[in-house]
Amino acid sequence: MKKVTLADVAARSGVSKSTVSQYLNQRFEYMSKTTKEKIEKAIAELDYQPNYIARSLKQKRTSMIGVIVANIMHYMSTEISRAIEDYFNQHDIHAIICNADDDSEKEKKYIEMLRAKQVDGLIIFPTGQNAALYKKMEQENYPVVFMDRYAEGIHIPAVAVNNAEAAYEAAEHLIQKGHEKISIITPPLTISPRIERVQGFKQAMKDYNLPVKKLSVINAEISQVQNEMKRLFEEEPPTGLLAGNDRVLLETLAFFKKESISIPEDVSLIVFDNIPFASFYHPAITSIIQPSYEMGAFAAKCLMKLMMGEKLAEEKNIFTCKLEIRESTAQKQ
Amino acid sequence: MKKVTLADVAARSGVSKSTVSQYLNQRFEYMSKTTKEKIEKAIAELDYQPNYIARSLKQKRTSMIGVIVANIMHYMSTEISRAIEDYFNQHDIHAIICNADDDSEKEKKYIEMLRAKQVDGLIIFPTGQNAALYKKMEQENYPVVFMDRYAEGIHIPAVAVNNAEAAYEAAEHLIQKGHEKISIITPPLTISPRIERVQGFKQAMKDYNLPVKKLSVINAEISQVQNEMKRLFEEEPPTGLLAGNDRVLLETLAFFKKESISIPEDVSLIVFDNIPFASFYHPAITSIIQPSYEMGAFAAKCLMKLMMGEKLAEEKNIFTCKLEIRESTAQKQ
DNA sequence: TTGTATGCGTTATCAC
DNA sequence: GTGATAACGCATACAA
Repeated sequence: MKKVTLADVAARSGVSKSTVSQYLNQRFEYMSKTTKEKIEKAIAELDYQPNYIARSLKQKRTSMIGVIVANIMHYMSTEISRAIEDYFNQHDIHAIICNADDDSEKEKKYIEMLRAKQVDGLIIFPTGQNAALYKKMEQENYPVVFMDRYAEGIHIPAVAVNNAEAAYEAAEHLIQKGHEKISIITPPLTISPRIERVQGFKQAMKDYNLPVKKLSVINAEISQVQNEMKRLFEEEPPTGLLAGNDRVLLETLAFFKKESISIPEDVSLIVFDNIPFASFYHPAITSIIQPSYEMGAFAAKCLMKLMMGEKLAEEKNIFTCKLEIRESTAQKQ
Repeated sequence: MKKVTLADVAARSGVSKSTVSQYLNQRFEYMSKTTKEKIEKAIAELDYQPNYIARSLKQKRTSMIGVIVANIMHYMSTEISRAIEDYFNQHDIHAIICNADDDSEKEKKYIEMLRAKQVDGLIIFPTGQNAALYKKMEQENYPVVFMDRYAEGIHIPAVAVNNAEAAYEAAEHLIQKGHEKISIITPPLTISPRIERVQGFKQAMKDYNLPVKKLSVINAEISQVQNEMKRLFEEEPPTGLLAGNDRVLLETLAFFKKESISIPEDVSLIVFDNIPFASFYHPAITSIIQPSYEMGAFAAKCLMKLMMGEKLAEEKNIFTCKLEIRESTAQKQ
């Protein structure tokens, strides 16, 4: 049960610790065949496993990076995380995923914990609420990449999408189908993508001379979405709806089911984010698709460069969304 | 940019390293108020952050555990992982989630990597293909809990569900609705839950004197599911269908959509696993619901006990599934 | 080609 | 109450 260490291997094979260490680090060049074999034999017999913790302490690298996801319940987060993991796996680097649960306190806790664990870099979906911490990392030149969102005044490289344009395009699509009463529903406007989406929506309405009423833009906690929708459909029933993300969509569908509202007969529906079942749904749901996997892979590559001490060319890296028109948006009757 | 260490704090506050260490470990009992304050001041001024790697090396504990998920694409995996994370978070232990992608080589690599990183314990959804490794951990008395599956001949505590009974109940439900031509579709029978589900299904058919034909049990890779379904519906169209898990369900729904097969008019459908959109789908899909969160929490608690050196009472801990009847199963016309 | 000595940043043991 | 000093398991500069 006692752990076998490099010293044990050295003793067993009759060489010094340094030689064994050389062996472990694949530096066989200046090592006699016989010593190499002796070491191999000892390792096999003892079933020796190197202790990465000790190595990390010495090398000042852990070969671990941290990913702090805003909310793991979003499908997009999962996709991005997978891309990041895939990339770093290829480089024998472990990605530790943490879920901040949209809570800036948790975010702070995780940033501090991961740094205490000496991770070599961080990819963060920032809540935006921890400016001082972000600033500190920026000043220390610690490798960080922001994902999906920016934080004002912080010069940390970010990967995001063209939210405003995408929302504009979605609204335009509804307008061109003859809809005039359109609403957008998002969670509270605490982070940049949501703000940009609402902006894009408003701009489209304005450009097409449609009024943006009070109930045209609804921002509510997920738990309140159904209540807000109830009010919306009682007071100003829209014929077109933009769901600001996947969780809003679930609430919307639940609400529609309860109230027997049909898509697209009663309402045309578009959702932000790619959701696995959107294309199988009855009807298939028109979606604004973000290139999540590519974004994750790109962010990973950026972080890797930072960790190698390189500078990045761009501070903001914007990917383009695609409006995938399916069956949930139809010509207004 | 240079890292500030405990030694720096000691120098700055004019006390010894040991005293600072005491402070960090909250052992103020035998410490004068003034030294305490001096240390506090120095830590604040230097913005000192302890290095957990160094601490771990000394303490031989990392306060990290590993979770090796069979396939993160299953919604159930996500739920279980969350439960595990939640539990360990409360104990200031970090859970590192790894995705074995149903690949025993990856599983092996992750087990070895996590142990090299000195994690204090492991929760594994075993592929079953690494018997030697499992055996070794068992013999070393290393804290491990299996999730969702067993491995024959390995005496490692496991948390799972009553798959056979649940499948039996599901089949029975269809039979009682008048269905006689029923099929079950699962991925290849490489792991215990799938085998048990098929067994339960066959048993129900037998008990009700219904024939189990060749096409009644289909086992296929996810990518082949649609092809196999095509054959099934051409040769022996069933009126009742059991989808073995969430990914099979997605393929099924895609196939149905393509072939304009309606649920429940043409086929009654039941799916294993709880899937977020199942209840919103048109029609809402009858599901065999596993208590994922409870299972994850329970496994976490078991692992914690093992890590504290306690013995576990039970080797197999079986949770009970619940058949939630919704709109996708109807009386046969 | 191999060995010795030292240090990474902590904690633990024991003096004082 | 506080401070030397020795570990923890490994890597590395330098000797031999």
